[in-house]
Amino acid sequence: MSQSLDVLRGTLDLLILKALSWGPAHGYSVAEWIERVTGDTLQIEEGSLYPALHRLEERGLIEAEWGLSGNNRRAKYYALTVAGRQALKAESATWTRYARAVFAALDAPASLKPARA
Amino acid sequence: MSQSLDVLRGTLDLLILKALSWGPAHGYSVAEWIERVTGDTLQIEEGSLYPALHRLEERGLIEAEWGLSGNNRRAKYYALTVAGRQALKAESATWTRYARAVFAALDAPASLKPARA
DNA sequence: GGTTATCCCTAGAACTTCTAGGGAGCGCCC
DNA sequence: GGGCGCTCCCTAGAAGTTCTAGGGATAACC
Repeated sequence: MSQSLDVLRGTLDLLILKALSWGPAHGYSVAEWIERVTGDTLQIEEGSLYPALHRLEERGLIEAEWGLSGNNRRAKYYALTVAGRQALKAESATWTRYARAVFAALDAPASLKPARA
Repeated sequence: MSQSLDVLRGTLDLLILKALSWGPAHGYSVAEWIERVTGDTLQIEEGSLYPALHRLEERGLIEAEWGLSGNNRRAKYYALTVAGRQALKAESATWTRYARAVFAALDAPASLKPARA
């Protein structure tokens, strides 16, 4: 794993919420999921992942419960709260809007260039 | 103006480079351009803009020259260097790739959800 | 018994952006 | 000629996220 979300800060929380949208999952599997669905384009450091999970929990967007993973390991399962589901919806919309705005800027025609003035 | 790029960190440099891709422009007009082409979705604080310009200059991606604006004000005109033009191309490609990866994650079907294991 | 993979965690550095200021001059209007 | 708004530049410090670089423990496999 190496850095990659540095370029899109503030996106990790959103991706975590999305990963949990189908039901509880533990941190390690969330990271795996992100890497898998993005074709390894986005890679999550554990040093970024766990603090992010703790932040989300503290904000009341997810809830944790200790359990046992399929590999028979102690694992902390996180689940979306009601507020978390709302946040996913809201942040998803915000991100899409901002990302589209950046694309619009990158595709802007010369006719819209900054005023020479 | 209010915050908005907090959500897409690391994007400001890219947008500035893009703004200068048609020729020299001063800081204030770069910010105006970004807000205009994104339909006011992205708004740039001056406290973010000027440090970013100085960073880019220090990295050798842009060059500055004092001049006079169309409004007859003292203004610092920034121009892309050769390295800056390359950086624009590279960072633009990187951003596009990462943004597409996030969209892919947000659109991921349930069949790809994190392993319950 | 050693190795690999899974799973959790933290401290501190690095970096970008925002907040919250400050400053100066031009042009317009009364 | 005084005031006001807009243009244009800048900085210091706070806030926040991510990375680096560790540490730790156990299950499963050879």
